[in-house]
Amino acid sequence: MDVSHILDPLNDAQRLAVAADAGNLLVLAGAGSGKTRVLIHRIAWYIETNQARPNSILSVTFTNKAAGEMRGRLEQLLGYSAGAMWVGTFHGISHRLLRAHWKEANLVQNFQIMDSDDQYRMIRRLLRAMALDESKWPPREVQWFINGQKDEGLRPKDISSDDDFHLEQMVHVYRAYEEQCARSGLVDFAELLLRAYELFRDNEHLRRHYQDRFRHVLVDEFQDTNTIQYRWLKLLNGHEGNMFVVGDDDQSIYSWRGAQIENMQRFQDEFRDTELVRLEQNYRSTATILAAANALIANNSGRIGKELWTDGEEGELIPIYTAYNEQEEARFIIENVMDWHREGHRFDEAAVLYRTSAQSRVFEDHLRRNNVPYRVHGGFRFYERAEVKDALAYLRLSAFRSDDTAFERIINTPTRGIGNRSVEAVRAKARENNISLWQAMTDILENKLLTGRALNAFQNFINLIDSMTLDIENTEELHEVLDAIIKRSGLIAHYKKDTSGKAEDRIENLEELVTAAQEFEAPPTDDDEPRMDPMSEFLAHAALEAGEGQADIYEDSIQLMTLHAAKGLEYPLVFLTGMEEGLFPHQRSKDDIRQLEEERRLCYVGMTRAMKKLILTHAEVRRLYGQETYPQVSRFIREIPRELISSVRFGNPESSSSSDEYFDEEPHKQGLGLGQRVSHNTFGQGVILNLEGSGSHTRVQVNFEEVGTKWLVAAYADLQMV
DNA sequence: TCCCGTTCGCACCGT
DNA sequence: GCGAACGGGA
Repeated sequence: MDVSHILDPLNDAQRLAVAADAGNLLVLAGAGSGKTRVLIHRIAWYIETNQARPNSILSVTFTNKAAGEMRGRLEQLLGYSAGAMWVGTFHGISHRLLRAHWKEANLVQNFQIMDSDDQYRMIRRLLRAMALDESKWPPREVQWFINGQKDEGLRPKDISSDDDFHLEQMVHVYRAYEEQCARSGLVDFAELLLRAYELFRDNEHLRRHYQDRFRHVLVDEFQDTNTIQYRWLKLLNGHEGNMFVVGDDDQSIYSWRGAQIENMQRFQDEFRDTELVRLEQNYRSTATILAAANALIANNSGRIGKELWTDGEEGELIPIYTAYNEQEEARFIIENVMDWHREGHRFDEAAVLYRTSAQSRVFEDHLRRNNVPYRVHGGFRFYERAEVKDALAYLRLSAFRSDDTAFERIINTPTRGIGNRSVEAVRAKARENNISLWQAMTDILENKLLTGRALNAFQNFINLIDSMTLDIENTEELHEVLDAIIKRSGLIAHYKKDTSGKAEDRIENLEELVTAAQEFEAPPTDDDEPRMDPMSEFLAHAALEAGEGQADIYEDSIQLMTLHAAKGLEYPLVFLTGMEEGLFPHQRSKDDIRQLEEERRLCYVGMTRAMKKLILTHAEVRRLYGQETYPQVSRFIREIPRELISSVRFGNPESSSSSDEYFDEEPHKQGLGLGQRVSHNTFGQGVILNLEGSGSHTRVQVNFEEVGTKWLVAAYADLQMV
């Protein structure tokens, strides 16, 4: 078979990876080096050289977007549908396995998936039921703990608390949480992975079966795998497997959600005869941008090591803009993008990146005022919206009475006279008898354990849900079921009352949900897999794929996003904003070398998003949490070789001054000295306690007689010697 | 039940 | 400085 169309478009390193002999291969793929292309061509290579049949291939990614892109590009290259192949996310594939083997995994057949919000609510309810003080046991922390343990593969029985009371309590809640999940037939995200792992670990027959079947396993973004994902892959690999994993240790930015950068090294140590291929040729950025990024990341320790290069153009120097404050920073960026637009470029070629999502507000304000179209990535997703989750909760409860999370959500939404007292009685009954909330409610009704009014309200609720169940049984199409349920639920009338101006949006979203159900196509399955009913398929889809954030993605607009959200994307013009100590690197990462190195990787990710032009900005004064701060320039700016940057200062953007000021270690004291008595227009008189920074960045700490100690930027404070 | 005033705490956010 | 989240009161 002629495979030239697979190998010809590749460079030497890519070809080496794609056409490598079977075995375990680690592809160290730098930013912009064509890693997705390598993955796709590897699969095509397997198939077209008859080394593998589509159904022996498993390709794993982290996001639905990446999985979708992979499938799409693969079908384009192959020229036919890749249906028999398993291409999906870790969670999606785990879910598929658990659906097929629910019995072996000790699940109920119609188990439902909880998203993070559902999980949070369940934990909060649990803490209240256990009468634990929420200020000592914040639900967020408990949730963090439970997910962290699951990511590490630990069940409550695996955790020894060693007389640590706090830990002991945590484990206690963890255990109660597990029981609650089992009782309600619910599975959270981390549980999908852990269960799938345990399924292979404890069931030799199934493990063998899948080891035999998936002879070729490919993994994308390997540096983001957590402990349990790694162990799952290892089980699946068996003894002789062919693993093709692609990753970049320099782009590992998710340790805070369990990713183990060490897995890159472990893979080489623990998987047999692992070969390493480096993809270092970059097809995205200018040589200048790459040189800056290489220099920055070289400050990290323990890297596997690589250096990006390009045979493309040198490119422009990297401007560093010193803004007076964050307002002025926004003004500068917008002016630049307007100029760029006037030169004939599109707005959506420009991206504004920031460390924390709160920073977007200032940019949004300025953009709106200047009537420049923009899009903020991230934020609330479709299936996470309250009204959408309400509607789905009706569907869930109508189908599965044991779903306590759905019950809690809608028992009094819209309000139907079932107040907290009545619900509390139901919760107590459920706890007492170890039954579902629905069952508890029915018991209370039958035994007339509450006042007539409450019982009446219960009866109406039961009638409502029962009628919805009839809808499900008697209606062919899922979207018609949803439509009927939404109408019957009274949610539309309920949200019409919303006075905050969101009423229209909410009702639109409910309508959109019906459309989503109509357009939903169930994912492909194998012949030997039991097919779920369409409703369960749709509910799983809603939980696993939360959908897009903003609807108007087609308008040509400036792209605003956090650095994390920018990973994997590229733009001709990129602004890296807020390059200040305390913001980036973030305050909470500054004192820990591991966290600091992750911040540096984040900066590296940001810089390597830029194709043609990269501009860094920082402010001398920044309002943070309502407080004026005088941050120092980010160390990451100092880590870029000075010959690669040009500096621009607010006030005179035309005259690019020397870049030396960022590197000047010798402080210009401007006549200010320790112990010097000074006077300030607003704060009055005081004594200098401290000096920091250099040149125009000099900051002084002054102990004022009237207002106490303050840090000021000498250049703006206009201090007079006394 | 709902409204509103107070308080709290405040990266990153896929699945 | 702001938004979510809670608690008290009508």
